[in-house]
Amino acid sequence: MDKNLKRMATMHRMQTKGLELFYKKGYYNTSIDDILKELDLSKGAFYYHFQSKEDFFVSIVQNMVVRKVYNLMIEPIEGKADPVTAIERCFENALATAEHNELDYGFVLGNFITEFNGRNQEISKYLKDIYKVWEVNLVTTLQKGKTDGFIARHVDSEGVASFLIASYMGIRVLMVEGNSRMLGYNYMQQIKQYLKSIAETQLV
Amino acid sequence: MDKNLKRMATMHRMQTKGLELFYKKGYYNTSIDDILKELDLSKGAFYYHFQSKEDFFVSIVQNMVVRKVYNLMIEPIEGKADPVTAIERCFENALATAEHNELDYGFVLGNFITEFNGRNQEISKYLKDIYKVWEVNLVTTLQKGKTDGFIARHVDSEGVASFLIASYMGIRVLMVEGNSRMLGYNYMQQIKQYLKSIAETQLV
DNA sequence: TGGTCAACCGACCACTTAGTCGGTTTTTTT
DNA sequence: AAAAAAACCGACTAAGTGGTCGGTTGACCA
Repeated sequence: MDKNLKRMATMHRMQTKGLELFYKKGYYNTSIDDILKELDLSKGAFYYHFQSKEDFFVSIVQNMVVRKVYNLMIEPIEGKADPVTAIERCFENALATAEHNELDYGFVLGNFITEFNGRNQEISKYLKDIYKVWEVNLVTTLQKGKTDGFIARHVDSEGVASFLIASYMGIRVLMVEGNSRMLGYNYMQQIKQYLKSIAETQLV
Repeated sequence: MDKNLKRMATMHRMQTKGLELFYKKGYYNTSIDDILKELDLSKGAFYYHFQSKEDFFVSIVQNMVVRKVYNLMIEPIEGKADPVTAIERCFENALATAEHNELDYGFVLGNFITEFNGRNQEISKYLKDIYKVWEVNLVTTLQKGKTDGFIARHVDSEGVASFLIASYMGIRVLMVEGNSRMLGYNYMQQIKQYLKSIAETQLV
């Protein structure tokens, strides 16, 4: 326990800086040395803790990226009674976080999925798994929303879930370096309208 | 005119192969040599025609990427009387093309925007410009749709336009290597539902 | 005090990268 | 056919790249 403290601390420092730079510059465009330089650590330290650059990245995905997505996108919705309100609030909050971050490079998970799509099957799998967890959670919440009378019966929960995720990923791409404030606001208006159309009360 | 024929032919061969590989593997993960190897051309030939890798990529964006987006996403909608039907058909066709392409790496424009976001301002600008042309065209068509009685007056055309683009970009990311058939189908169902909600006939 | 070992160092290796340049081939012009 | 211009070749450079490895440090224990 106590013994592993230093080990964990260093690994965590590397992972944090690694995620920062991979997110900022992309995986293939970020070298191990880039990361180590900013931490005043050496190659030896890196390869003492991680087997390879890929192994390092996987560890980041499985620890930090998972947590980020979970905290920001899944937890705020999971099991909530009224899915419509929960999703609205969650997305609104997520976009606001992105807007207020002056250095925004897009949605972490979305960026990585794009970068590895068709280029690295193994890493793609880990990333897609996170997406799937998110999707399943959304579907479950939406289904529960049906039985609780918040969502119309005819709604295809899986369709709605992937549509929501896709639209969010897309808007986060466009929000970088644009007038993200306006884009985010407009996006939320449309999402609200869309969500209305799947809500129980507005059944045709 | 005639003089430039060989020049144009070689440049075009390079650009075509360049776009193919940049799209497949990403810009930073594709070397000039990768491209030249497949064309049986040399470094000399490349730097005779292009100033740098970046200059080369910009020329690809301004010629081929622009045209791709225009042909597939803008032209089929531009100026059409009924925007709702036009957008539906256009997106359906675009997704079908993606599905039937066994080697799909996502939406070309979306991938590049993601890769260069926050990494290369100049290139980002050229990519964003294409997005803007697309957006403006959508807005114009939607506005015309209002006066022609296809779109409800209260609709925010700009919001709808960026929402449509964002959702399309997002779903194209998810469709890679997944069960893209199902995803695409589900996506279209949701888009149709959403479009219904902005159509004139269904005004609340 | 001396030994042990996890944690870390940094020179080094084989390889790839974008870009250069003197020279050769091919095509066009005269 | 000769000269001129355009197109192309490929060895080379300098700066990285991921990864290795023999060696050092310093905390901890006996």
